Amino acid sequence: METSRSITQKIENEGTMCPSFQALDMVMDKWTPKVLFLLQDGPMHYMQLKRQVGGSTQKMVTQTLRKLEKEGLVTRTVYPTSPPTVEYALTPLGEMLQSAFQELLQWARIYTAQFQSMRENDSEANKEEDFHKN
Amino acid sequence: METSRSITQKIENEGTMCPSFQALDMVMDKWTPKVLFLLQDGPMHYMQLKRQVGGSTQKMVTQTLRKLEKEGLVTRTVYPTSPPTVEYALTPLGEMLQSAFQELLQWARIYTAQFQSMRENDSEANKEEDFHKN
DNA sequence: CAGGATCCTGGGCGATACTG
DNA sequence: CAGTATCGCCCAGGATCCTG
Repeated sequence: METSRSITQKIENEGTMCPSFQALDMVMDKWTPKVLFLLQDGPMHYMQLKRQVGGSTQKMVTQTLRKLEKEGLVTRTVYPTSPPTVEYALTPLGEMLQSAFQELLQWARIYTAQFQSMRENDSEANKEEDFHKN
Repeated sequence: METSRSITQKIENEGTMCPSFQALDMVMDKWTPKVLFLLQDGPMHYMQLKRQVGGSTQKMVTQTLRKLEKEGLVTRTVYPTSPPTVEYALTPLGEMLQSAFQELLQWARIYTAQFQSMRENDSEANKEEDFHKN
């Protein structure tokens, strides 16, 4: 280990040492997972995306898509039709990221299931509710 | 705002999307991945954690740990020694989450490698131009 | 050593209006 | 339809000081 270096402790090793976490931060914003998730089934128009992403605004959807495009994770294809049409699709790199997020999603389902069963165990343990299998 | 328009918003993956992404948002903050990553090799003291997480502050580390504890992803064990000692460790659920993040990390490494090779060898015929300056 | 309490700022994010 | 531009809120997150 290194000794105490400088008082200001400017962290330069973080920037150079862990580029993976940097890349991870790039992609950990609020809407990226949802956009990737929606695009996994194939290309989508902007409107479809905006509608199905749900709970977001036009600004955030566009911003997220632009960022993903710049990062090389989605492609943006403009069709010069009478009403402008833009299609977004995952790149191979984007598909890989989507797969990784899929793991997180899988965990989230398990986690949610755990806590739901925890909350409802004391009132009616054997309630005949619809247990959503996801 | 929920107007009459949003009723038509039928999300086919409704069951999977909403609660899962909520749980995902819970865990998508800045320092959670790094803390989980550090804890994967075994329990750690607060100080070790704070030091090795690098680039964060005491507040954020503590805050992240407290949140993870509340979510049932880490355990907090206090040893009543002469100087107080606190050990943090992953719960099984936390380990699962860590594994999921591992996938993201794996992707991040590939992603980083891609862009490094892109910069070294930018003779990419397929790419149009226009990479900066919009 | 572990972490609580505060103050403060940047920017993530939402809402609205306008364009081609 | 597919954005861009602008304003402003709000809070995640950083810095600093203090305690047991």
